[in-house]
Amino acid sequence: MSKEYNPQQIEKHWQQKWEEDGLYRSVIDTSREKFYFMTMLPYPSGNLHIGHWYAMSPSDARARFLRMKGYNVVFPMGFDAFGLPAENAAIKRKIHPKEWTYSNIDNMRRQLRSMGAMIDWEREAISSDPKYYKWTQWFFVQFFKNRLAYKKESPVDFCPNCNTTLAREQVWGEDRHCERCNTPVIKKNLNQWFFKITDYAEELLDFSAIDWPERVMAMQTNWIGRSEGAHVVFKTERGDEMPVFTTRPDTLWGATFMVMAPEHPLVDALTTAEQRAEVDAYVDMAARASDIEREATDREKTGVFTGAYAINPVNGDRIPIWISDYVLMTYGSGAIMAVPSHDERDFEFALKFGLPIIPVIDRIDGLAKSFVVNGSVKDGFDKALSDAGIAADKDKDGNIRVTLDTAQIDEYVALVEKHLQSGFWVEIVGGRWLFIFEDGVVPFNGVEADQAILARCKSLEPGVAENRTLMEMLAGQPFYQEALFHHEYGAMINSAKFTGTPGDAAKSTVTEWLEEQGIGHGAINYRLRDWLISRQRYWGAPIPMIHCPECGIVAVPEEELPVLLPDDVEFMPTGESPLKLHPTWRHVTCPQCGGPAERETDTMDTFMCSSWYQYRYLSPNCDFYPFDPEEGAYWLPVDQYTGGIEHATMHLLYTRFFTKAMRDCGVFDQIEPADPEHQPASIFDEPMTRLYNQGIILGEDREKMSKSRGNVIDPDDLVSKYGADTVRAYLMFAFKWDQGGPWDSQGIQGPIRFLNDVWNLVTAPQPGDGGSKAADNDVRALRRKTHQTILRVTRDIDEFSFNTAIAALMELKNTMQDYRSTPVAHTEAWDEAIRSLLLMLAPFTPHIAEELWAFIGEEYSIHQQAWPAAIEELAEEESITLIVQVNGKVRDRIVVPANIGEDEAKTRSLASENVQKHLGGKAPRKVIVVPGKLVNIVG
RNA sequence: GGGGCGGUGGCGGAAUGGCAGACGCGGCGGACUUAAAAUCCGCUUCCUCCGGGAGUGUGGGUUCGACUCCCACCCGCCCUACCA
Repeated sequence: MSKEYNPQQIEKHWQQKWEEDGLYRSVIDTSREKFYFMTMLPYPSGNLHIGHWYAMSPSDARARFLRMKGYNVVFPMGFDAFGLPAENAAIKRKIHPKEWTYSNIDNMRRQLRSMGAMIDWEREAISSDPKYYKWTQWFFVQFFKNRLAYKKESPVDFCPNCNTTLAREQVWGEDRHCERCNTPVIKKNLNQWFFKITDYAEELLDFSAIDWPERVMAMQTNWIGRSEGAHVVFKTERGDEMPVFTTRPDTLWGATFMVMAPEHPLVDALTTAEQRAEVDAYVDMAARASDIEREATDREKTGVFTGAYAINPVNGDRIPIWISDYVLMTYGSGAIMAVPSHDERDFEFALKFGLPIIPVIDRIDGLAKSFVVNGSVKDGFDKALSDAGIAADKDKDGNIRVTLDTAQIDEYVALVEKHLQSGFWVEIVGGRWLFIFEDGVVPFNGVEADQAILARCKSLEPGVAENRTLMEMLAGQPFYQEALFHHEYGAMINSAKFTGTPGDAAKSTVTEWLEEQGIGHGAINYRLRDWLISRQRYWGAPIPMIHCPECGIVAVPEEELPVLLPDDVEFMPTGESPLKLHPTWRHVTCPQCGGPAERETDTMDTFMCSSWYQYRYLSPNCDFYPFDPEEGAYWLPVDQYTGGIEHATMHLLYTRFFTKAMRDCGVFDQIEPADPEHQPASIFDEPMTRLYNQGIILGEDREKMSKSRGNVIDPDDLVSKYGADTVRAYLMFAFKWDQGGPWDSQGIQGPIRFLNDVWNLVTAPQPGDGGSKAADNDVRALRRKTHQTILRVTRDIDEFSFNTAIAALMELKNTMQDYRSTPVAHTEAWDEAIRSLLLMLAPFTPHIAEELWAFIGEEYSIHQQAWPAAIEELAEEESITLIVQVNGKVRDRIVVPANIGEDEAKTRSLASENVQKHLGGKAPRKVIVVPGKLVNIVG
């Protein structure tokens, strides 16, 4: 062995040896408890970047730790090998996607090996292998047979320049442009394959069987977007049914118009001849507009009246039907009842287009306002107000601005009536809606009142002649701003017999009544859409379906799977799928009638491949089933999954759905749970029991790493410079794992020095005097530190706190360096410390640990040793520094035996000179003793 | 707008309600060296009249005692967004 620590040399050596010995081969062993540890598989882009290292090396450390703790751990790896970049490489550089992908995989395997992870390569799965995608296709067929896969026309992202549809992940940036040519994408209706993930919306909201981060569960919950409300059927005057979904059935009496999405199928039929030109122009405009234009929330509302009317089923009101792009065809029924008084978007729309806005829900805050125009009341009004205790002030023009409490309204009305000048009116808005005229008080309580009151106001005040609704008139007064609109759950008002229904009962009361009347029923709506599986792409798993002119859509028989991707294809610069252009591939005979038929040319979304890879890892060569049931019985489910948060609403949702769908298709029926006693019945409801998300490593400039910024850190460079162990140690030491942070090229010095120190500590001869006897105190102190460290490191790895675990090991090393030149270095305690240090280093820095383990003459391999056991008694402190506080401030520190009694601690603290000084001669009022920690004397 | 995460020295980060800043980087001083690197030793939150005082985004609260628990707010990052 050389004297210097040479990581390049020892790392290569041990990697080879481990591989030759099959050290990380994991096989079923029912005598041991299994642990399935999985980290998200990489896309074979060609290079392992620092983010992969950051994700994988701590996972590997924890997997190794569990292995040393006695678990039978499987830690597999694979490649998510289908996907667009391969195809782009083919178009740009004339390399076949297969060639590009597999040479990338070769390189990445080499890089993964350089990490020294405990990967069981015999379980490697590559999603673009026919032996893999045969089963991806098989799943598609199972889903099809179980009515979980269907084909329908749907609007998809489409690049008008490349003349092809784009997958969601191909649409880039804020402005939603095409990844390849930068053209903004548009929506286009195409016939596409979908999976019925929406059938599982409710079950996917239930996380009770899994221990996942709050954050991920929240994101999935929001993504699924469950809302409770009612399904209400409106009818057009012509008699068409126009169902709507609303979360606010209690506001039905305020529905003064309807709005349909421009793509709504009824638009054409409903549009009157008069409105035809305007409607057609608007529909065209909406179709051309990109999503980003349409969905910009801050954009002013646009819309067009169709000329048609619907009947509000609760009150028979005739209400106009409009179209506007703020209503989305993809959510609910694509049409809404608009309640402008209590929905912000409807409010904005109604104000702009002069549609009536009728309040039907009481304010919870009771806020009421009244703006009294200068000259509209007689002198003495302000005095009367202040006498009544009503808050009012005067603006610079002499107008009185009154803010009322609900309880004051009646009194206020009386005062106004008493003081009102002839030819004027005063209104109250918010808490109540009243217009006080000379001849009486008129409530603003419906569409008719709206127009009647407005007409009177116009006759009194020509300045409001332009206004189309009362609300428009009121909105012109800035003082009323926050009083006109609210969306709270207050009591119902202006709602016929339901007026007065309290807010907490309104929704359910109305819903029940709707059911009785047969015009609606309670309903739950989800934001989640079915999963679009189709990709008009070559480099993916072909969808195993056949279109027969006689039989319709027919699945490829299972025994004919896989449907192989043809190799001899030509890639068009437009990106159009080569499968469509292949001379022979798509022509087949129908498996049902034997007549001529055509293959589906769409391939599958790559998220499909990655939804079930945890099952394929179990037996990547299994040819009779997606996975060997025997392996499944032992290893499933995945006990720990690690990866990035960016997959929260995509991959992590898809794979949960997939497992549930597999269960319902009976895929797991073959499996006899290995241990029915200990495996819960729900093991096949969820794919991964526990999830942990690591953070992101930023560049040194604190920005996201990217080639264009030039701030990318290349792990290959680091490994050749410092060795894999150092890189692993640094990545685990420098950040909280779930937080991530900026790379610091100086910071890696810490782990470099640490590993060098460890190396020297073990290999260099101890300079200490072996002749004289070590002091018992020192020996006990070293053992104490050793066992304290074992306790800390064990707990820290358990909690994914890798940074503090390594800090603890550094402390142990520091302590050992202090004892190195003392006689302690020649004791059993020293050897124990060395062995413990190496064993605890093994998960983090597996190569140097193995090398030094061999150096001290221990048995190969360190990775097959048991995790060191801490002896609690040895870890206990003998003496402590007792903190003595006076009124919470530290006034003294006394070294005392750790087991000091309360009384003794109290006595010794009070004896302190400094304590007495700060007590200033007074007797303490109270003394708090925290055993083993501190004494707080309250003066 | 909604949801989530976070805010502690120059930096990364530690702290079962009990000494704030473990461990490390960087910096400063010293040793070794012709010199530099490496290495080793010491110091390193701020203010200070050297007694102490202040300090974990801000303001309150609970407590003998709060980075930690409660309330209100400010700032940053991430996700999501006309979802009826």
